[in-house]
Amino acid sequence: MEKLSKKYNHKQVEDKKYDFWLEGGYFKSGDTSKDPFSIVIPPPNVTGKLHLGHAWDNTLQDMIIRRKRMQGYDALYLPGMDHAGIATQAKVDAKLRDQGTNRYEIGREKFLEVAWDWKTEYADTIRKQWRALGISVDYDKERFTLDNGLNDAVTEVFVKLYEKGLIYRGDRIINWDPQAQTALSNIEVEHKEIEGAFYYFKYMLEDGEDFIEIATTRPETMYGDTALMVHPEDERFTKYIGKKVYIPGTDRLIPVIVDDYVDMEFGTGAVKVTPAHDPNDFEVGQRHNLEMPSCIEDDGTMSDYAGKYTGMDRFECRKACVKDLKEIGLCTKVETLKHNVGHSERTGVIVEPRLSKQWFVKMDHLSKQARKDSTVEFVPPRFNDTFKRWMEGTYDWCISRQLWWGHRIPAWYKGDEIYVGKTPPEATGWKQDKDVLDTWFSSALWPFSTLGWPNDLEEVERYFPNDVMVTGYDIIFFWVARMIFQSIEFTGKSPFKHCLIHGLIRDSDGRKMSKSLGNGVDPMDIKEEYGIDTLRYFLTTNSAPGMDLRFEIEKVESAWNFINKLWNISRFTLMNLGDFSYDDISITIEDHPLEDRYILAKLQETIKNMDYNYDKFEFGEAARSIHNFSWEDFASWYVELAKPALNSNDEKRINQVKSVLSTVLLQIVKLLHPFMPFVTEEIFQNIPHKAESIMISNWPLVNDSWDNETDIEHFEIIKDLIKGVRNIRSKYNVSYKKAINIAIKPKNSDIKTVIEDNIAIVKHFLNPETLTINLSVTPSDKDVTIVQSACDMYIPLGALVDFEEEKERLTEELNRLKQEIARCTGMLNNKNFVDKAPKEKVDSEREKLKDYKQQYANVEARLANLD
RNA sequence: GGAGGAUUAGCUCAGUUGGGAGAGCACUUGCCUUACAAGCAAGGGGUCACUGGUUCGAGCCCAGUAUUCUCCA
Repeated sequence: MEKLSKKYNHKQVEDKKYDFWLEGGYFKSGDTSKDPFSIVIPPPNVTGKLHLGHAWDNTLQDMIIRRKRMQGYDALYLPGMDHAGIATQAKVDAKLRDQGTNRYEIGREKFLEVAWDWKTEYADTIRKQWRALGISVDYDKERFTLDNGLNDAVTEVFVKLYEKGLIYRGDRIINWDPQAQTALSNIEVEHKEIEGAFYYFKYMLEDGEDFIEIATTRPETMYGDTALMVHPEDERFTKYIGKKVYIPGTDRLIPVIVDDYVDMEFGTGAVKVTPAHDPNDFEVGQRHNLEMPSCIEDDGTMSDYAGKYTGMDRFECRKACVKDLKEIGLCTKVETLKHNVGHSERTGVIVEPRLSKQWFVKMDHLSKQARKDSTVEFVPPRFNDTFKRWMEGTYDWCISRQLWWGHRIPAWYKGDEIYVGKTPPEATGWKQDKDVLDTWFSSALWPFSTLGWPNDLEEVERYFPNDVMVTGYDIIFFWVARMIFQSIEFTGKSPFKHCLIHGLIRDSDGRKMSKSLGNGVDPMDIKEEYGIDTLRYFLTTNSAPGMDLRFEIEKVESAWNFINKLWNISRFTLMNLGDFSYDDISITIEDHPLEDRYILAKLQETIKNMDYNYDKFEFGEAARSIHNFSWEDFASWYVELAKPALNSNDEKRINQVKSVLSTVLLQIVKLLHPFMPFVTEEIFQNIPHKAESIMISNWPLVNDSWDNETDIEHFEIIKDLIKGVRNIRSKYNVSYKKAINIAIKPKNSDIKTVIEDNIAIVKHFLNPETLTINLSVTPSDKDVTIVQSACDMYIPLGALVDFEEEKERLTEELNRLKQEIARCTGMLNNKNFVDKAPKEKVDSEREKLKDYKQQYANVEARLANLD
């Protein structure tokens, strides 16, 4: 702050602070004399850099942890990263492709070396970004989902679940991503509506000219058909049951079978059965003991079953066979159709349902247990229902992935034998499963595996369950739900007490930020231009929990404005403090004038309001409270009043003001520190303070002896009076510089005393030529009148006033008061209101009515004078 | 088809246990005021989507309708 630049310069302020904090060791956890409080970071993928969504997520975590640390907790904010199987492997594959090679060429071992190098490089990028964001993570505790300890946790969980029969290996229809060439779990499939078609085909009977017509959206799968199926009660087809039909264009015969599953009303009433490429057909195939040939290969090309189309891409084959069959009259009709088709959430390609041998987590027991035992409280609470409802309809979770980058499945095979264990079997001839586990399988263990589970339970006992998990609603199913059921199964506890859910960041048009749209915003660009405090304040104050956040540069600018304001009230304070130090601060509240008592009372109100909202994770509300206090109460009123005092010769008063200024400013920066750590540290270091860093200073506590409602009420009277006169000045274009005569007629002697005691404030803001305060002021006809609840005021403005205008103004005032009186009277005449509403409410309405009637009479009298 | 959001000032959004509708930006007017012109002071602007219900009293609670977004099938 040495240079005291008029405008806040984030580059000077933010520089070196993070190192200062690191050197101080303030991010470290482990002081066992304190109560623990823990948050684990949702591990970002090591595929690339962090985006605005991460910045939001991490800032929320950091805000929570910084406040708790200041409140005296042993705060652990545990950092870490996720190996992100498919995503990272895709990136590494692309890198190899650029180098003119591929993973098959270099082999698994070498591939993993390249992947680990990739991880090292990108972990570094991410750490730099954490640093830039200013998040106070304990780097000593950093974990990676593929590190040794987490590997042990994954193996432990796999083996235990296998032993309990909750993990099994089996042939099922899974979602196959032909581009990534791996299985996916059901929730990694996105259903999107696309333009497709219903294709009608004739399946000719083996004997004769008769045929059965079916409709399908996926003609290419007909080469995997092993039956046609009709409803047993569908009389149209009774005569065909048990007969055989040809797969169109081939000499392969399949039987006509019956099954209740067929919907007679849908399509032609007959359906083809492709057990290897459709989940429902697979079940039919099992019931009827059908063969289950795959007509599509891993890479999405047609298999030998497709005859002349073998080797052709599945969609090329679709076109080709439709064309060919149309020519020979076996494809009779094509109807366009909008329908939902599964796409890979990872690569975007259309997934192929495919019969495959994979590993699964059996979900019934785990989800039932999680629904019953979860104590996680979602914020906002509607997500409790989202979670529970999803847990009711779970499918078994396909956890094996045909990738190289990930946790190798701890299963070994020898012939038909399977061995599952933490270590390889000792005998020779066993071969380990080639596949790895779904990344989410390891992420699901994150809240406890990162703390040492299962090898070392000391920190698990201290920091688990975590206090808060902060994440977006988009991964409640992928991640949060899985953490909950795995935690409950393996630790007997829910993984965290609260789960704070935020939404997605959108661009200024409300569109999701995405690479393909190119509408993403790099948090580092915002940091460069406005500073990270600005970004943090913007991110944490512009939405309510669970809601999306629209990125608008105007909102970023307004965040910057606030920081600049904070900067300038600090400059003002500093310029006036001189060598005033922390030990010089002395406040004996009853000796201070009203403005001091007011600002200190408002400060207490603000602390209470902030704590209330912080604890509810309502950061926007908390911010509004401190924003208004800093800008309105402190900067616009108190600082203005401090000026005459500081310019006086009254040493005692000067010291009082310096004490109040430094006290209030110190509390303001503390209250704002979690939002904007850098600038608040800078200010803290420059104003009178005690702790070596604001990070480890004490969170403000309410001082009951300063918490005074009457002082606030009295100051409000003065404020209203000042605003009333300012309004008239503005209306009649009388500049502040021109002194005016003001006569004040207080409503009663108590109010008279309040005004008289604070006459200096009134004079400072109103620049009066003369100022009369008298219970029986008689205005002259030419005075402009201000009627307020506490007092009337009269200002002679002479020729400046257009009296027609003045009459109009007073008439409007009269009408307003008339309406108010009608409203109060209406309520008070309602017997039900008087009987049923709380007494305080009724009394206050009576009080208001009296007040309005008085004001009405006063305005009316003035109007009469003007006529 | 099922579930859940959203609908409040020109724009973007808050709104706590039900008790006189708020902010930021934009707009109008006047000010270079010894912290800040990215500022200060004053001001205008709302049928809280619609229809019913509960209540002495509804932006808020309940039911339905419309529009829109998201998730699930």
